Amino acid sequence: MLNDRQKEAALHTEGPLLILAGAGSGKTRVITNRIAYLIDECGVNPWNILAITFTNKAAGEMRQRVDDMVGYGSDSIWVATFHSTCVRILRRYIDKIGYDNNFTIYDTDDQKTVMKGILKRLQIDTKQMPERAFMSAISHAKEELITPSELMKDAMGDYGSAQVAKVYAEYEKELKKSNALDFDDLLLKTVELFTAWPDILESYQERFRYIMVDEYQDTNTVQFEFIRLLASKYRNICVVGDDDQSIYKFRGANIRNILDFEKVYKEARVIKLEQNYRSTQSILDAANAVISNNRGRKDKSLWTDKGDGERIHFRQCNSAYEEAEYVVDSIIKEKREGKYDYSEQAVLYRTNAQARLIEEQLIMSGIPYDVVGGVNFYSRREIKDILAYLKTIDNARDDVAVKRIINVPARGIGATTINRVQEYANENDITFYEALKEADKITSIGRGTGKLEAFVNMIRVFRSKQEFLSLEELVRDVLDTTEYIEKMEAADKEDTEQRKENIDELINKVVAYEEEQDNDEDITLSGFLEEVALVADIDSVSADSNRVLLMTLHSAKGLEFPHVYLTGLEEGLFPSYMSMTSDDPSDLEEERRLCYVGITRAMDELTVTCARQRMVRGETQYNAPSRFIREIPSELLEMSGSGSFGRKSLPEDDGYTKEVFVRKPYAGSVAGGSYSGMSNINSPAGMSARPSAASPANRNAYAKPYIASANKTANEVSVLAGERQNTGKGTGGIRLNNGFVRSGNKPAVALGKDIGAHDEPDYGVGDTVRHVKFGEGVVKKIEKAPRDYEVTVDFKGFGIKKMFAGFAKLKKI
DNA sequence: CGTACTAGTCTTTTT
DNA sequence: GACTAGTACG
Repeated sequence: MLNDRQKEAALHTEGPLLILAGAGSGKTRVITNRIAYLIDECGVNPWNILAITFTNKAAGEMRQRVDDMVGYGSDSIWVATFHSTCVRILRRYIDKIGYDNNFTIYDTDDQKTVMKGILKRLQIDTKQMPERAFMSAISHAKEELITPSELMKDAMGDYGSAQVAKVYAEYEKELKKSNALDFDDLLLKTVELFTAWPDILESYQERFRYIMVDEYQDTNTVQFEFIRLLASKYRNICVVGDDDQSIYKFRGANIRNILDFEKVYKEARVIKLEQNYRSTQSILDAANAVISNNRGRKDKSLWTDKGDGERIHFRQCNSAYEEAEYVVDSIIKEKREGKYDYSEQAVLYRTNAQARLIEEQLIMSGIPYDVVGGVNFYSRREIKDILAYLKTIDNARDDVAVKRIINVPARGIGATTINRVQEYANENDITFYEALKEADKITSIGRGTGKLEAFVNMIRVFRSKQEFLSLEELVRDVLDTTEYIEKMEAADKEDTEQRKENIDELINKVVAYEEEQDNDEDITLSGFLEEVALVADIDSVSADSNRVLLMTLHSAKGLEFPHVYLTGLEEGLFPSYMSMTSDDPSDLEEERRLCYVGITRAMDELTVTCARQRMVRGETQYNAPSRFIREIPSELLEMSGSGSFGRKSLPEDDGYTKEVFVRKPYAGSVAGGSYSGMSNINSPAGMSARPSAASPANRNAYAKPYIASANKTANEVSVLAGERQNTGKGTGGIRLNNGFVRSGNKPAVALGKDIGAHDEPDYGVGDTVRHVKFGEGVVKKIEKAPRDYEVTVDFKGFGIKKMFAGFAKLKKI
């Protein structure tokens, strides 16, 4: 059943329509109903409908629901992601703009390889400007439909920008030679194709008379343009989105696409869906309160008739380790009490790295879980190797693939030989593989020729076998012929087993792909490679196993769970340090939207946690609770009592969790002033960063989370929380530091690593030691901590400090 | 030519 | 802390 607003949206079929769909407002229901209505009531041919999403998962779900509802003819509706839609179009027509139709798709790694080669060739110093800077500049140019020559013009002689433009041009040339497209190209080349060949565009305009775009707030300029072109004839475009959930700016998403929709499509109808069917009122109130701190948004406010529900649980833990314990204990408790099953609980975090501690805790407790994302399956070495074979078989112009495997497994073709071949290829303006075929003509190689010929021959054989082998057989044949696994075993690395499992998994995926296709002609090597290139982490998540899900907030968009744990809500982590120090205040607003997304994933219960201390990239950070927590009205929050989950109670009463909220609220401006409210919070970070460290250029210096430098190399800057106590003037620091500092170290059990990673200190209780910063002091106590020793020292003039021996580098005198 | 080690970097988020 | 790219060695 649809509510009035939803109905209105579903029934508006002609002309542009913007559906502003708040989180959990049933937008998928609206879209599917709309499609059903178009087909069943308006007599629209399913063939004329296009529905675009961002992930395969979303596309799959939409397809499923449309199938359920429409029945006959639903499979001729085109439901796909932006990228796969473009690939399908390009596979058919890209030859019109000078590529082969069997082009390869380059992922980020491949791009990087190409980029490296170019920078080396152009002798650009990557210390000045690293390759990723070029890559992101080029990517953004492509997103904005800017060509290399336009970029050069825009540079107006500026050296750096001109350099980028030059590299961009080279990069384009290189990809074209390799008959490869990167992710951005998929969109860009389609738009180019449409622009260059109006008749092709028109055929698609005729086909897609009714267009729907989901998550419209995440579209970037090329995507906008792609849709605009397709829709410009019939103007039956329906976009669904929520400006408050725009979280992909870093990838070029332009929130103006949704905010200005009515300006571009003047006759557009706008419908707001504000009734939420997912969450309790408390959760919505919290979400509304947080997001209301953003400017530049379409005003809306979610409501529900579901009732208030429980308050939001909040817990400030002493360390990230305890945070993980707390969350996992709660998961166990919920399960034990029969409240929520594992699959009904999800742990969300800002950065992938945060998953590790939670994971370890789950392992120790024997709880089934899945981590979404992290290191992509397809970017593992053995997988990339095998895929490179397949790519080479499929498109030997793919230089990156050919070069990847020419000597993997090792067959005695070294760097010198490869360079010679490349030089030959450059001189004759042919691809690397073509040069290999002419190995006998490359005079400089000498004895290596035979090996190169053998390689080319091997590829040829694979290619001819491909005619009569299934994909699975082909992969197995590649493995057998190259003795890939045997050579890997011979090298006897500790991770051989894992890699073998990964290879098996790849074969499973090949088989699954073959089974997926309706008829055998659809099974192609390019098809498989393409599918592999366009998967997102979230795509493989299935709901049917009873496991706790761990994922980033970004991955969580579009999902819902009865109990959501929002972890790591700390200044410097979430909002991220980058966004806090950015010159552009909208970066912080994006973080806030991300927080909004996180809160609105929860259906019934929401637990929000933060830690006073955590390890980030080998450094111990002391972060204040996130401003986002303070933006939630305190009456919606429930502080959980300390140690309420039994076995690990805190060494000291956690009374100041509450203090966070009796302090004056966050008083600063988002735009970059100080936020003095912060400094009252009970954490060393809140006690303000060292004024001396505040460079005048950085007006946000006070906003920086204090990072205790545990960096082993820069040991003159010291290390510990102890240092913090002295520069701060509040009362919190000492307490925080008072004995219950637990580092983010992994528990040895979980990873099977040796506990005694650090040597025992060469000093003992009573000895006098020297610290780089505090000078001389007397050792009072030495305690064993996970993987280190915690040493208590009484320094002259600085008082008693606790520190980790491994970091503090105390010298006995 | 292949390897073992070291130094440096890092992503915050991903189709 | 973890990973990777680069270099020194055999």
